[in-house]
Amino acid sequence: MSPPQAAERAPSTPRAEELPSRQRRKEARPQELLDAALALFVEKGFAATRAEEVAQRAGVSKGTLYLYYPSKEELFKAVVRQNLGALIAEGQEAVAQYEGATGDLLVFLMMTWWGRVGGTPVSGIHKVVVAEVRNFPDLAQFYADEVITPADALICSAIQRGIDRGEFRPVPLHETALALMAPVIFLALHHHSVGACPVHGCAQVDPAATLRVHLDLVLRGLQVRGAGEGQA
Amino acid sequence: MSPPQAAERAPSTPRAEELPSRQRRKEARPQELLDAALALFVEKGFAATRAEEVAQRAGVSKGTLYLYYPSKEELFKAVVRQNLGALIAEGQEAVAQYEGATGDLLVFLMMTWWGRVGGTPVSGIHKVVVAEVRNFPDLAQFYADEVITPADALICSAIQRGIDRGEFRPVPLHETALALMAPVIFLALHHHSVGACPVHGCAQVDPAATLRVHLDLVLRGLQVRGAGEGQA
Amino acid sequence: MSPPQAAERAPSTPRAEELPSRQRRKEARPQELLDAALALFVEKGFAATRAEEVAQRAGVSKGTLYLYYPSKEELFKAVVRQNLGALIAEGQEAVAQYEGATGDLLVFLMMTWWGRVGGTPVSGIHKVVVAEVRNFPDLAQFYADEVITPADALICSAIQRGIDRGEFRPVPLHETALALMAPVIFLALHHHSVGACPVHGCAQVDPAATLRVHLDLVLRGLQVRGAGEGQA
Amino acid sequence: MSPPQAAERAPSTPRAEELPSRQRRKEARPQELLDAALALFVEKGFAATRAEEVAQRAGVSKGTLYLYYPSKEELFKAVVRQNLGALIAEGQEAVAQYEGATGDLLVFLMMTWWGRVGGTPVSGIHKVVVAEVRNFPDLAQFYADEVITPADALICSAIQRGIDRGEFRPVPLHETALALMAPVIFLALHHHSVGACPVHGCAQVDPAATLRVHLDLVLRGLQVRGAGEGQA
DNA sequence: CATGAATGAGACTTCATTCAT
DNA sequence: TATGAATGAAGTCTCATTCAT
Repeated sequence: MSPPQAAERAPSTPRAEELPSRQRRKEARPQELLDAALALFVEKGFAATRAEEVAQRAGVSKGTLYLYYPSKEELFKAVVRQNLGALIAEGQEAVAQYEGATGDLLVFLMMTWWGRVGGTPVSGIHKVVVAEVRNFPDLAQFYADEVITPADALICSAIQRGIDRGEFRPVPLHETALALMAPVIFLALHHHSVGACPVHGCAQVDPAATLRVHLDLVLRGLQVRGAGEGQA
Repeated sequence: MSPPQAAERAPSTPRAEELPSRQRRKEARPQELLDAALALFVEKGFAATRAEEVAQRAGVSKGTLYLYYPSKEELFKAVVRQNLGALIAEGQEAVAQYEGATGDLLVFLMMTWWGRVGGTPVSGIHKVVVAEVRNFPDLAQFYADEVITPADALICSAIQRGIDRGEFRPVPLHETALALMAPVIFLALHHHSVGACPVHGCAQVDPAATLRVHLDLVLRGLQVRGAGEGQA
Repeated sequence: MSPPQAAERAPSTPRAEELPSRQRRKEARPQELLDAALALFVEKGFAATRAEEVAQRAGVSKGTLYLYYPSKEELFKAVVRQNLGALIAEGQEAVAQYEGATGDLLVFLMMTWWGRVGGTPVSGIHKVVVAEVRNFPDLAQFYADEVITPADALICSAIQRGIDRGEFRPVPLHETALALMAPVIFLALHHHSVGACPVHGCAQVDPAATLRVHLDLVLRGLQVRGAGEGQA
Repeated sequence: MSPPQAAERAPSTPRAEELPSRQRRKEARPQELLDAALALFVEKGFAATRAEEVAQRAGVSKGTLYLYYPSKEELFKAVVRQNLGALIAEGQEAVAQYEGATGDLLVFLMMTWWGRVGGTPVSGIHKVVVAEVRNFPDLAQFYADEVITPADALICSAIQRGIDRGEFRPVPLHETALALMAPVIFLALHHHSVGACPVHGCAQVDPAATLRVHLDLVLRGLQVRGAGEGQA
């Protein structure tokens, strides 16, 4: 509306020193698009997220989105793949290098995960996967390979370490791993669904406190001297 | 709700003497539509399920669906109400009348839930709610009021009973309830998402075994004499 | 909701002396349906009026309406025909039998028409015809034959009477008739459209006052000694 | 609004040198859509006109229409605004600047209106408003504010001018304005309803002649020296 | 490369009409 | 004869995707 800015809208006069070079922006595009898509898919789900919204949030036009991803479905899969791939790697070396008590290792893993991922949009990817795997069957295998199997292996190896070192009583590995992980995943899902809605008269969930109580319970339950054998 | 009608639920076994007169059909319609809607919402999600699909699966035309439910959203709410409303009430009765050890009560509640709901489409409602609740704000309040709050109260009352009777050590109620329920919810979510897809090379989840191990762990952790050291 | 009235709803127990006999009701049906349809067509227009509403207002079911009129279009035409047919007849004998001054005759005709028809739903038929003739071409001829032509003849004959008796100066008959009638029709249309809406800050139209002023103006304009010849 | 663009209004005469580039077309779209909508709304009414028809007549697809107007109702309001908004303003100017006899001013206003609007689709808006305003309550207010009130003010001010200058006898302003305008509106309504249908044996209405006679009558009726007797 | 105007398939919803009871 | 449950064509509006600029 005022004359000066007319020049800014013109696409042919970028000043060299302050605008990110065209090359830089181009390289950053895919990541920006994936980030925008992740946020929106987590918030609204796949179907309710419009392609144009993703583009807007990434600061590009609708057409540009389709320059990088040939369809909304492919964009969705790219989002899932990218975020799931990065998810597991973080924890794996921690187990390999850990020196202390196994109980502490588990506490460290869970707490670190919650702090680094649980409260962030990245954990929302679980919600999206849970909601949509059945509509995108090839994601199932991917999720199994990239998340379930390595996470299971990670936790199982930690539990095995505890048993081997005489810290834990012998327990079925997979089921115990599941019992350990379930509340973590649950908290992430809750955080991005009901937990994100303004609800009156419903006790808010405190993730850190819940994790602490959960670990306290389960670690006591893993102790070798835990007398009384539970009920079958 | 009362035993006799169990037979009516099976949609494929009309007895010869009761030809489906207009009147009979009208009475059965809501249930047939809710069943069809539940199955489809759980399989594909709310947004991806077309109203016409629901009608077709219930054996009626698109228009008939709208004779019974004024919109897809209201249909969804009716599904939630119908399937979860009665559920909580049953559990509350069970807790009130139970006579034995509290640990056994918890085992009973969990196992009954899995048998009655966990393996059925009803538990898939959790998946749908997790996926779509942020797009239906009033559903969030409804779900909090009708499901989360009473379920939490139910479990908390059972834990309190254990503490009062000296069976459990004192623990924070809500967090413990969450730690108890999380794996149950998690199993249901898994069952209706990744668990429903054919996946190779990934250990299948055995719900009953997992629940058993989970309860064993947690109940040991609740025991009064598990004095131990807690976590760092 | 209270027991006694259950009997009233039952269609099989009419008490002979107070309910209209089935025969009576059957005979009254078409008129009841036409009245209901007229009211609704005038209020909401043809397209926005639902067949079921008409039936409800007439106290019958949807199916019954179709027993008497094979389609909504035919119902509409019947409404127009019935109400237009009766409309003109009323005025015609008034002219034939009138004895007094012609100016008074015109005043009498207009005022009587407004009192008897203008303020009632019947005048709304004009609105409906104006709105829909182009979608129901065969009504155009009907309207021309049943309303325009006889109404024009009626007014023209009155004007001619005035000229013949030396009360009015010679004027073109048809155009003068139109100039006389237009405000009457206009008031009826207004009454059933904008005049029926709650509008703030817009002077309400007073039909009687407007008619009085209109007649005063036009009758002065018709006077033989009205000196000065107006502008062409 | 300014003379040069008059040539652009003709939709069928693109000059060879201005090929319809994307940009040019975008600029012309709103006008093309409004013209198409006006024609169809007047012909068939608001409810009976399908959004897709409007788009087709404007030479675009269904979706494009919704790019410019968010709903059929908003499209209708835009049609009313565009076509009637400027109209009143013109009349107000004409009254303010007029120098001659008030009777001539009224003749000028009416004749100009008929020439500029009465015989064109624009005057059909009255028909649509009369037919549908009760179904769109906010449109009623809009129409009252934008059309009825200013038009009434316009005519009243002209009559007042005549009274002030001793040309007219004192008359009630609003009622006289209505009596003046009613035949004009009536002619427009007729022109777009019965007048648009092929009818046999019914005297055709000659708008110009009718207006001339109407004005002649009323202006005589307004003259100060027509002392006469009024009506009983 | 990037844009955003344009498209048209498809979703939800309404309602005139039919027909078994 | 009267009912009202059922149907399905049709309408409004959305949005993923394309393509001229």
